Amino acid sequence: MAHWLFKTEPDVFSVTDLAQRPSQRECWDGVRNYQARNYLRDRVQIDDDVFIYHSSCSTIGIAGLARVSQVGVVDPTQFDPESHYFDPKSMPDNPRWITVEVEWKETFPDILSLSDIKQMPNLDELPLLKKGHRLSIMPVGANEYKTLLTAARR
DNA sequence: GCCAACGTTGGC
DNA sequence: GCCAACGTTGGC
Repeated sequence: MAHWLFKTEPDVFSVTDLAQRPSQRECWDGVRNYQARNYLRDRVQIDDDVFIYHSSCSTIGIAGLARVSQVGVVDPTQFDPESHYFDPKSMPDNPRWITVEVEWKETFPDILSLSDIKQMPNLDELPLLKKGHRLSIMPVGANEYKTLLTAARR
């Protein structure tokens, strides 16, 4: 089973929003980067763990945990002309943007902040900390996952 | 708001 | 395929 980190702007959609969905599930829509899409389409599997990371906000960092509840989901916003994520070049018979659905598992007592993460040892492999890395969907290694989860639950 | 570090677009 | 111009991300 693999582990992931998904970024979201909490002003738009937060881990609290996910927990408050009726089924505590939500389609992870709006990803419009091909490398991130390829992860979502080809690599992310059901029951994988997902750190929910809050970006572009007052407290930046890992806010919660989810699990992948469905894969191969066609992002509906690509066909919605009213949506910010509308993609006129994507054809319904060959959708360009495939994503997954996630289910809330846990909201951490405190956000594990980016500044804290940067001070933790043994996280050199975390893409999040690599210079110039902007992907909103990234893999997290098993060891890094364990380290981060332990720190987040404290 | 700034700006580095990307990714995308489109003319050639 | 090249690459300049432009757009986006995201921490600060």
